[in-house]
Amino acid sequence: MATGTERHLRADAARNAERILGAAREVYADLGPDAPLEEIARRAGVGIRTLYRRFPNKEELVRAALEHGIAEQLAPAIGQALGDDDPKRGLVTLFEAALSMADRERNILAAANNSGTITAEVSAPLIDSLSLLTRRGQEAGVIRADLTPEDMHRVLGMLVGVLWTMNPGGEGWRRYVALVVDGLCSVAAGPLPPLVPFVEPGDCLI
Amino acid sequence: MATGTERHLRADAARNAERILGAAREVYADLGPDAPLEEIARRAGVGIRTLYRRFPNKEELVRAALEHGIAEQLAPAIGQALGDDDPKRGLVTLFEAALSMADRERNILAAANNSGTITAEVSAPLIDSLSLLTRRGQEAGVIRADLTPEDMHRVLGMLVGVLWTMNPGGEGWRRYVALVVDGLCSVAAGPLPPLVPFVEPGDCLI
DNA sequence: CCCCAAATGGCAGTTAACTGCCACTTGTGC
DNA sequence: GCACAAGTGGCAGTTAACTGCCATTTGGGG
Repeated sequence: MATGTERHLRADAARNAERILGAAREVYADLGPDAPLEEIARRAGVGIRTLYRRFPNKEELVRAALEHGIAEQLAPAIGQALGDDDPKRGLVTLFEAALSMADRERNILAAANNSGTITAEVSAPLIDSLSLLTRRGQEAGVIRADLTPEDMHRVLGMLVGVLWTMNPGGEGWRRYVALVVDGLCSVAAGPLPPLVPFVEPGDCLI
Repeated sequence: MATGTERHLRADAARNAERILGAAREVYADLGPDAPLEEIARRAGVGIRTLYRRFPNKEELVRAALEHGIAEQLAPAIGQALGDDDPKRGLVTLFEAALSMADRERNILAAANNSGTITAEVSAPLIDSLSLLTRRGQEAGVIRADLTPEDMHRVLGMLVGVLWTMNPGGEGWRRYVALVVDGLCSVAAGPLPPLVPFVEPGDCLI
């Protein structure tokens, strides 16, 4: 939930939002990524109209559902990664935790239009830790100095995309985490082409 | 078009299929990724039913439309890449041509459910060249020996995914091509985790 | 050049993502 | 403990992706 954005949601409304998120995770796990929103509303015990009032569209619901159960799932890995005295190993830990989680929640991810992009936008703590680990790695000289948090953000999104080429529950993605991290650690390589910022929310399309 | 699959399409039917593909590219370019299929049928001068008879669903249409105009757009770059005596530079050329093309056709790509995955499946010549360049690079010792064509295929898909975090028409993706290629070239790095095969068409979901 | 299989397109129907409208209920601040 | 704003849910309507049915047209092999 982007609770920060909404001011004072009435208690019952907040409870309903919680229920909807729980139902969403349940329904997507049970019925796959094409599960109808009506079913989610039904299981949450609310009307479809309430679901739409709380979450403007499917993509936002999915984003919220991800953020909902996932932040906690990731918390231990974040702790472990930040506690590691080898920054590169910490980075790999964090990427792997994120990918593993994304694979477990792949139905929810697949339900959004643009799974790769969405994942990257989810979970500020994840992104923050990623940034911190990157800075540490750079100070230790094991990560390329020209990488920014935004780069890591995008790299995570790219890695999530590779999940769609694999069966669920496997660990094939580890290979690509390793491959990409080796790129991130190529401190001797020449300078990278320029960084351009993320697309702004209102931009793009048409 | 997966012309190889269909046996003897009647002349007029084949002509219509061509028209539909042309109309699709036009319509997606004009109206964005949410353009209705009916509009495509209209511009092609066929009934919606005919469109669906030729292409079982939106995703197949999109895949075909991509393959349609794109193979030629890529042909020159493929030639240049294969002709380059520096295999790494050839590889970068090819990736960049593919990404540049994907960015130009981003509306069509975005119209499919799973743009990252689909791109990787499109255009056998592209994948073949990628494989060839990889082998050459490996023989020259500049590309990691443990990479397979399937890996390159997935890497391409990952790179396409990064487009969704950028405004169209930019060249920000060059940065990530360079970054990933540096990973591909980390010949001194430790061995990668195991490769697992692509998901089979019938697999996954639910 | 004729006949039949192949191809077509209109229409009605289904499902899902939304939206607006509106009467009804229910927290909560005063 | 009341009044009013906040929240709710049903219903009807829209748009788009499909599917089945079927009467009609047409290409091309014999």
